[in-house]
Amino acid sequence: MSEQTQDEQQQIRQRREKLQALREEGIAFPTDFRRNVVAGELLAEYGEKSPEELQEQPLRVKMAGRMMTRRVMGKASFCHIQDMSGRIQLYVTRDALPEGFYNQQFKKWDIGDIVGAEGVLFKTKTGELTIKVDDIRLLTKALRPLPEKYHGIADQEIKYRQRYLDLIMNEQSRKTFAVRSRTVSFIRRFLEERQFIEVETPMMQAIPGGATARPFTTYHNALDMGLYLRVAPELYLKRLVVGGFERVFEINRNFRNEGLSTRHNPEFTMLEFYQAYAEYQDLMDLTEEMMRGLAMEVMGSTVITYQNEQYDFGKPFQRMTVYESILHFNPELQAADIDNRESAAKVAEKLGIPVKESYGLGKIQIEIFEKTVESRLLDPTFITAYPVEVSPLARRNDDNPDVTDRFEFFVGGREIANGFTELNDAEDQAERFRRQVQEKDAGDEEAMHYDADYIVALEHGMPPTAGEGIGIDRLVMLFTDAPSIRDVLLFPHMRPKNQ
RNA sequence: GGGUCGUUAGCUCAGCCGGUAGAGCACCGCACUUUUAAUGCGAUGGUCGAAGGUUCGAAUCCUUCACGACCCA
Repeated sequence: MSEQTQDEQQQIRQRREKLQALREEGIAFPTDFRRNVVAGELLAEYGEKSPEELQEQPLRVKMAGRMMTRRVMGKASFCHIQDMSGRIQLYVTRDALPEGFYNQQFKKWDIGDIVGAEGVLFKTKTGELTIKVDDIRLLTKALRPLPEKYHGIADQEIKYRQRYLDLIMNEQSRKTFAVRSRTVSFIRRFLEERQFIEVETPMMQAIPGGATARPFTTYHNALDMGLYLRVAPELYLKRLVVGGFERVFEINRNFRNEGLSTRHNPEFTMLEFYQAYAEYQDLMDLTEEMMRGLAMEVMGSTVITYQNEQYDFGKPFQRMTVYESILHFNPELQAADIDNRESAAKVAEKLGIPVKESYGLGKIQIEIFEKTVESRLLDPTFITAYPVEVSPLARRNDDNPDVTDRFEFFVGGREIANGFTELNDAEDQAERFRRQVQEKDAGDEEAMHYDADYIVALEHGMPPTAGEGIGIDRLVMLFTDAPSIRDVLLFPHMRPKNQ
């Protein structure tokens, strides 16, 4: 960014000279301008009015925004200014402004400058709602030119690295982040209406827990100790359930030390919520209701389109177990093929999955599931009965001790949510942690630590509870038809530019 | 980590078989009081992502690197 071509320097230099002139006149960065309306309101309220109606009841307005286009035709000009709600056209004429202002000030302004204007609404002969300006001021001089007006930003990198340019230039991008805001806001309201309270738990943790993932590490100088950035808030939220907060949620960032991809950013936003005196089936029902309400709220319909495929959140969501789904999507397999470790390992190897010595039947089944089923779960679907082996925090099923009372929720072949009846048996939990530590010792960097403090909490008694996590970024991708997670993160993590 | 494609003016892009850099828009100047990518005329603007190599000669061919996009693991 520090390096500039001569031409850019020339354009910037010209603008700096104009700014210098403004400084000398003492009008460089005024702050006293107040608007009384935004573009979107005017367009909504007066966009359909006839020219005569506007003429009969002239409306004076004060607006401010960034000058996005400009067409100078001698003694009259048109320009569009853009504010957070939209764009409106200004009609600026020499004779409506103080003597000399049009030529000596207005015509020297540039696209990208922030202006404040006052005038009367009218319609041009092409029918566009426009402000006939009789007072206009430059509020902020822009020193750098905007991207090309017609093509906009084609370079993805600039979109992500200089998001403000993307937001200035790209309506679609502004909409995406508005949808994101409405999504989070809806979820918050949805949970609050159901007596959940929002909490914040530590981002920096001495023992990272709640998910199998590689954590980031950092260091606390005063305490002289290493800390981890959290991979999940789960264990803290459940401590709160022990404490009597029977319905809690947190919407906040998690950090996982993994690669970058169209589906992964090292920091991402998760909703986690916990409800005492509930089981995982209750949360599946709640999730259906939430997804349906959310689709109506942000899309105005239960049918959404993602990457040219339609998904209907209106119909009851499908439900099947991991085991059933493997057989369903692999019709050539018999139950016996995935019933025991030996034959399941053969199936996995045939699929090109490297089977490690340490893998039990459950882990092998999940590998087969991820390889052959996940991407084909297009319509909203709950998959249930995850093996204990891959579910260290979930309650064991009463009828089948090899699986847990857990579900994941898929749409468009992507995992959106993960929930389960919580393991509130402190002794079983301690055993599961020990198993994770063994795997960590065997070289699995994603395996969990033994969290003795959490075990003590459970030993005080946690009511029967169900909990769930929903990936906000992936959810927003779905609702904004975004192919990459970077499209729904204002400032996605990017490799630093080599300079 | 592997593969494919990309990186040329502020922006969007051309540039063939290797012969020394182009367009549109933006910017600058002139004209223009209802335009919509305004229009007309004129001018300015380049270390062709970086570093090596081949060659009389490289934006173009080769190698390595950086960054990005997509696909795969």
